[in-house]
Amino acid sequence: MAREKRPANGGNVTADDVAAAAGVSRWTVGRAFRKDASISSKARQKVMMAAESLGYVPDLRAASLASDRSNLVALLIDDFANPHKLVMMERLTRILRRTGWDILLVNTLDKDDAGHAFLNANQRRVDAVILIGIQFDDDVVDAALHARRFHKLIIFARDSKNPNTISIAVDDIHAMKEIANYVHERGYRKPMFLAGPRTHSAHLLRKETFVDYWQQHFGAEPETEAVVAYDPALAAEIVTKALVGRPRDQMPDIIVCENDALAMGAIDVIRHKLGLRIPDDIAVTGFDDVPGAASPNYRLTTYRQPLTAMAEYLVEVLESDEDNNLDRKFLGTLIPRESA
Amino acid sequence: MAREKRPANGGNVTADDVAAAAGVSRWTVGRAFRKDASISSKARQKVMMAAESLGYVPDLRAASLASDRSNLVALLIDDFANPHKLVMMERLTRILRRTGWDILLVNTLDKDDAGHAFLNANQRRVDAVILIGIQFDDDVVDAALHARRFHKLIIFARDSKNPNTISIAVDDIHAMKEIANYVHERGYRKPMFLAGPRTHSAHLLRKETFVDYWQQHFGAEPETEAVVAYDPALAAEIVTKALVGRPRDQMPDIIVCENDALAMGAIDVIRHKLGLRIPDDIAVTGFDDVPGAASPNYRLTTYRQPLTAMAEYLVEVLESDEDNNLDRKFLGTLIPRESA
DNA sequence: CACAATCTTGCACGCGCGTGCAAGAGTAAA
DNA sequence: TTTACTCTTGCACGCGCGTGCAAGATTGTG
Repeated sequence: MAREKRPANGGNVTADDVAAAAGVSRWTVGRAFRKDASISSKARQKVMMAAESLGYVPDLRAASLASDRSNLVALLIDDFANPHKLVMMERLTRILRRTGWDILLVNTLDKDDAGHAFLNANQRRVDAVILIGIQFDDDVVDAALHARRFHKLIIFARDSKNPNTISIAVDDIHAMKEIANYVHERGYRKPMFLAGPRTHSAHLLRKETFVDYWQQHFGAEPETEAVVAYDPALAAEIVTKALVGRPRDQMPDIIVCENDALAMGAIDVIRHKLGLRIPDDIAVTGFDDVPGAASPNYRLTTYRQPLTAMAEYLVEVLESDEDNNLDRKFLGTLIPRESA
Repeated sequence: MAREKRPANGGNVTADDVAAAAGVSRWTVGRAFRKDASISSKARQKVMMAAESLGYVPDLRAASLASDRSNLVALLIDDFANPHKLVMMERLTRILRRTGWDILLVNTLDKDDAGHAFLNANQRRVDAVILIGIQFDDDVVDAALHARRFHKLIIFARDSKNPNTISIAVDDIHAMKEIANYVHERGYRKPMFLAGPRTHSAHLLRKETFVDYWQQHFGAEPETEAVVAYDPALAAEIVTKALVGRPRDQMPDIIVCENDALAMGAIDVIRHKLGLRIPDDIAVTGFDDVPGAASPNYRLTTYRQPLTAMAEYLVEVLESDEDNNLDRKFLGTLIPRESA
């Protein structure tokens, strides 16, 4: 266990040092670290031992510079109020790491600053940009596509109509029909839909699907409300405004929420502001199955997205040479609990 | 608005191209993009206009390679169950970005894989590594420090006794004394402390402080329980196991929790499993003031860390040339609500 | 107007590694 | 053993930019 036998070139071990120690050329060292390379097993072994003892680690900056592939993706997020984002991050970071991709985390909460986010991604020469936010409107996406140096713009867990974009998402239409049927089967007749913010390029189809489907199959058009962000506190406000003081016979019997964050805000209000019981007086459904949806406090009937499968497909997309028709929809699972 | 007037060298605009277009040398282009550089304002203006029209963006990989500063930090996290992490991420990403630092997000949930996380950081030649996880024990930190190529190992929002580490955290001792006094003043006499996991190198002093302080000032030693992760669901289990079936007169009158995640799990159980009222039967305090702590459902009395100040100090640390005595403690704020 | 001090600009060299090709080593068939 | 392959290895060149220095341009002072 020799310690600190770094060469004299400034404390940084390079492939040259390893090559010298292993008695091969620098290029053979490089090959030893690439899994596709053609190299004899003895050579690789010699290299690896030398590398180990010198503490050599390939410099990905230089590799990227020389090869024009960075194995880096930028993850742009503008929604830190929804705990589901944490779940998505966990899944994405784990699966991308496992397949050799690193993640640059970029906060785009400041909407006017989205340009800087892409600039950032460009400067690091990421191979792809992944959007898991919500406020990316057309302007932003267009600007991104115009100025981009990266190869792919992926919208994760959200639908996108922009043809230059790759959308990996749950099938909202299928999901909402399933929820609508469930709601109707359980005997609810006066649903209110609580929606999140609207954008053009990256969209959830949940509200439209639910409203249209309900009307076509079960009669009247459901009442709807919208929240400007997926924030339980904001959802609570909207629900309060909509329901406080309303006569009992005009109350909805269920609130169908675009996601769990909104649903949890709604439940809090129904219980603590309106003093009503869930689901007896008003039922609630969500979407995402966040941790916490299962807590005894919420017992939320919700819909789980297959995040692992989606993330794995994302890797496929990253590694694909195709350029179009990469969009994909996944089927999730309805999780019935006691809230509806 | 000329479109796509990229030069013929492969679609990539370099400083050379801009130099040619602006009628200056490549180095002047470089200077125009560095704020400390000495350059005439006319030259900078010429360069900037040329850069704009060509769509030039400096390549940070090359810059990093040449300068040996990457302006990149790795953010290692192994706790995705606690929504407070989302708040920390938001604050860190925003403030670091504003000061020119990019963030490599690394998931170290798989504990045996922490080595890979550092390898990762090394390969990208990050300038510093920031830990916001919890399970980093001595072995991991030591391994990191041994193999490291980065300059600084920062433990954020957590205390560290390792001298090779920089800890930026709230003053747990001060905080817990404040909480203990508050709890006592409000008339509670039989506190139970609900703690999170223990590690050696990165530690919270909350349990020790509370227990010792309570015993010294107010008499008996408080009962304690521990949870293996900051996960509300796990906290709920532990509290259930500890309290279900216990005679009423042996119940604690308050549960002081190491953080909000645990506190929220406790509240859920107290209300829905034990059927007791909060705070009348059992009160609860938390720590962090996560979004959701203020919801009508929890109304959690808690303690807010000054995350913005901490993140801003983190930037100072990153830009400092000092090597030691960079640790710093911050004072937070007790947020009294209705849960205690 | 001359000279020095200051500001601004240009350049050789190197950062560490990948690409594509050509030479060398090893192996199988004749 | 020879010939024709295949496998393995070495190398010139370039990726895009920063560092440190020296030459040139500019300004101020007497």
